Amino acid sequence: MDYRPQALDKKWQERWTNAHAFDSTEDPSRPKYYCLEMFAYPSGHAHVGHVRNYIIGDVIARTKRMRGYNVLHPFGWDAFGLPAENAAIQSGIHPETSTLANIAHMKGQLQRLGISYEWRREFATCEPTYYKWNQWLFIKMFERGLAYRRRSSVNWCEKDQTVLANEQVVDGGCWRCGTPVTTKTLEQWFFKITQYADDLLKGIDQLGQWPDKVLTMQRNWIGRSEGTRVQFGDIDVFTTRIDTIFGATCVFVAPEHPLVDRFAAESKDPDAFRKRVAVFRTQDRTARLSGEIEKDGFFTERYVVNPFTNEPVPVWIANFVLGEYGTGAVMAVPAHDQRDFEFARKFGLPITVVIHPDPDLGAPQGDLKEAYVEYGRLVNSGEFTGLSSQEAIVRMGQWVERKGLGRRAVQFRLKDWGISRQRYWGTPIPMIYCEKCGVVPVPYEQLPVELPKVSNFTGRGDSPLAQVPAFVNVACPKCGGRARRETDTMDTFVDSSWYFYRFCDPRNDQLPFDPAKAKYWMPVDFYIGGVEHAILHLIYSRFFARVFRELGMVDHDEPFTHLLTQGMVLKDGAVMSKSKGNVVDPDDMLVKYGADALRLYVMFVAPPEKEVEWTDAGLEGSFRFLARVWRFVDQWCDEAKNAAAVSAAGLNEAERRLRRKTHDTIRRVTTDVEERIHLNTAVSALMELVNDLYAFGEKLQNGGARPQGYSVLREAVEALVVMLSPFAPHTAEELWERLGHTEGLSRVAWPSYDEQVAKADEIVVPIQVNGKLRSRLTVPAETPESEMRERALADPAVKAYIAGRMIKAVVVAKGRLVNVVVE
RNA sequence: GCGGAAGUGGCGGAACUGGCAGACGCGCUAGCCUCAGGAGCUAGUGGGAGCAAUCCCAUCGGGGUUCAAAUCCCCGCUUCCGCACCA
Repeated sequence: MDYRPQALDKKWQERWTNAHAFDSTEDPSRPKYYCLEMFAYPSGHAHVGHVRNYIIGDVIARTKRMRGYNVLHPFGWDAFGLPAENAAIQSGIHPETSTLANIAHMKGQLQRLGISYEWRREFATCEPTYYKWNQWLFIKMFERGLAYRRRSSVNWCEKDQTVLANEQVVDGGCWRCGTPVTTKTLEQWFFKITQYADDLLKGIDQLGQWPDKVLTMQRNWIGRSEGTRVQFGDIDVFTTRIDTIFGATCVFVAPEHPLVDRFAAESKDPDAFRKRVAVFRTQDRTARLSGEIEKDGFFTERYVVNPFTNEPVPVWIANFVLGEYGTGAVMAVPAHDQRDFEFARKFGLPITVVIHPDPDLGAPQGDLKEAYVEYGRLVNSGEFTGLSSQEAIVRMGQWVERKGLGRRAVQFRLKDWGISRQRYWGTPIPMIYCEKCGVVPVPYEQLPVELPKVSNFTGRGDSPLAQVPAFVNVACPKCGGRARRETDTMDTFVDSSWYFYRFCDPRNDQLPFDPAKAKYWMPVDFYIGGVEHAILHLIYSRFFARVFRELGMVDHDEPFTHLLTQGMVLKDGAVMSKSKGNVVDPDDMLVKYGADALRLYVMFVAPPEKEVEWTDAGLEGSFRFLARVWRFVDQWCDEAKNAAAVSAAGLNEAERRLRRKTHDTIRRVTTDVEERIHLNTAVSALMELVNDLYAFGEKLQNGGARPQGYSVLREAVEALVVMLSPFAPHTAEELWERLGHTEGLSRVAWPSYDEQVAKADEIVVPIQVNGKLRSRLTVPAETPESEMRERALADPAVKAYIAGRMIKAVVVAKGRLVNVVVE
């Protein structure tokens, strides 16, 4: 019977659905396992790069089920977002219509791949029953001061006509479309993620099963730095190098600094001053990032006193000082900071050396070529002269605090998360502005604030919701007077920051989720997704976990225990994308090879976290392997079905060998899938077993058949089919049935292995002379070291090499190798 | 500039705590089977020398540690990724 996978796919997918094979409920008697792939943005069609993620998760989920875990493996849709709305502007098709159609198509794709999702937990974030809880959370956060509104200069994308979070600005452009980002001032809602900056940083230490790369990226993003805040007159300066303060010959403030307006007003020519500031302010992010912008600045006509030297120093406005970081003002130490050095050179500011690499040399002579930025020993620094930088940082910090001139401080690069979006296709922010009462949250019992049906998408800069009077005009919940609703929607990253909690209890209409259910299922044990979410999604989710903890709804710190960032699938050396026209649609592959060959190939081609190049030839190879397994079982299933259970006694050499291979394969596949997550080598181990099975089958045919042999064969084939099932579930189920089993594979226990059987009783030990392989010795596995040594020295090949030379040492690595060291 | 990861046959990749480099697959070669094969089976396949047994060389380059290095350390090169005037 030929291997025809297409019919099997259909048959087993229907059976799984009818049997509710992947449904789960809380069951305290069993260990739980929450396996989650990042839910999908319904862009239209999933290509093989997208589905790699889901296949990896499915292999893990299916294995864990057979290993006895109560597995939660849900899926859903990150359904709000710009592309649907942008498409609506062009095509006139309402975002809801296109989104739901896309979801339907992609769901079908995943089902055709046989991913073992518990579809009854499915939801899309654009459903009012989901985004209601975004609003609920927003109000809870508002009540705790974690959501607040302020006028702020925001990143603005001209093309998408919306605000972007700092995290969404990539290389000075919009993360989505690449349009250079400009700035704009608007009233915006923010989430106070900075309140947890330290906690988010400390939590990283708990994330032992996350890739180092992601942890480093998060650490850098949070960007904690310890330093000192010092008053230079009325200007508050932040520095990490207070040890250089005697060399601070100037103070630089950012063009955005709050004191700048006063400086302008008090200057000789306020208009000219303001004009120059305006030039810097409009040198926006993009200009700053588009390579080396010339350092520029001007003198404010002001002086402040350096608290250490008591000397007046000039205050300059400098375009390279960032308004949003630290205090927006820095002390300039040209001798010990390269930027300050360049600036000082350009404008002729004094350069005073206060740190020296070698204290015995005294102050350096002549012109400096560049700033000396390393730590060293202090010179020309009053009572602190002679201290090391490290000592000075501590002592001078204490001095400043004692004198009341400042304090030691910690700064973070992380900024609060601006969540207002002037777009339609998102969660309405549940706030009302009353002329009398001010900002009033929508009462909980009125949630959700439903997104009204808008049919006209212009893409103009004002919020689309502002064009719907029935939505905007509302009575104030407090006083009943005239009021208007907030017309911005939330950043869609809000939706994805807590969806994994909702999966624990997706139909709850009283709360976002039942804390008891979350306590059972959370944290997510295994989380899989693209590395592009290393910062945004994963840091926001960690923030929300802390918010839920604050609300008393969860008691863990970190929501994701083990994170795997899967590599992308390339075609012709490039990332698959519609615009490049190099996408491979899984459905095309299914028609030709069936779901299992595709699944197996994607798992086999490389370790999950590596990038891979798609090749049709590789897929064919996987198909051939499955057909090979199919033919073997087809040929031997009657013998296997009727064979007695295997017993160790009375096996011949070939039988013992196959049995050893079986148990060793179980050992390898189990650790490869469960511990090392090397799914590619797990597949190779199965391939090796199949190769051995063919060799064994040949022996059976050539007169070696006997009942013990069939028993060993049965053990091997059954183990093979079970272990193959996470990778190729449809084929495995069918073969399992043909082997005489009526119970579906999802209920079958993973095979266990016997160490003793897996271990070879005879081993081949390489014999080296001076580290070079010269011979091999076949010995019983437990041969003692002394005997190994003797036998190695007695080996004829070895003898030839050591003849006439003095033996310096014989190293025996037990069970592994012997190395004879000679002169 | 700072930080992270990686560099192994013609290709994808293996090598678990330092212990036989190249498992497994793709591709290629030969043979068998077949009316036929883009099916299947068997064997071979890092480079070089040799009829052969066998020997020499080989994990980006150069040093080092070790009985033993793809693996550990130092210097350098290359590639990919992240951050980027963060004071």
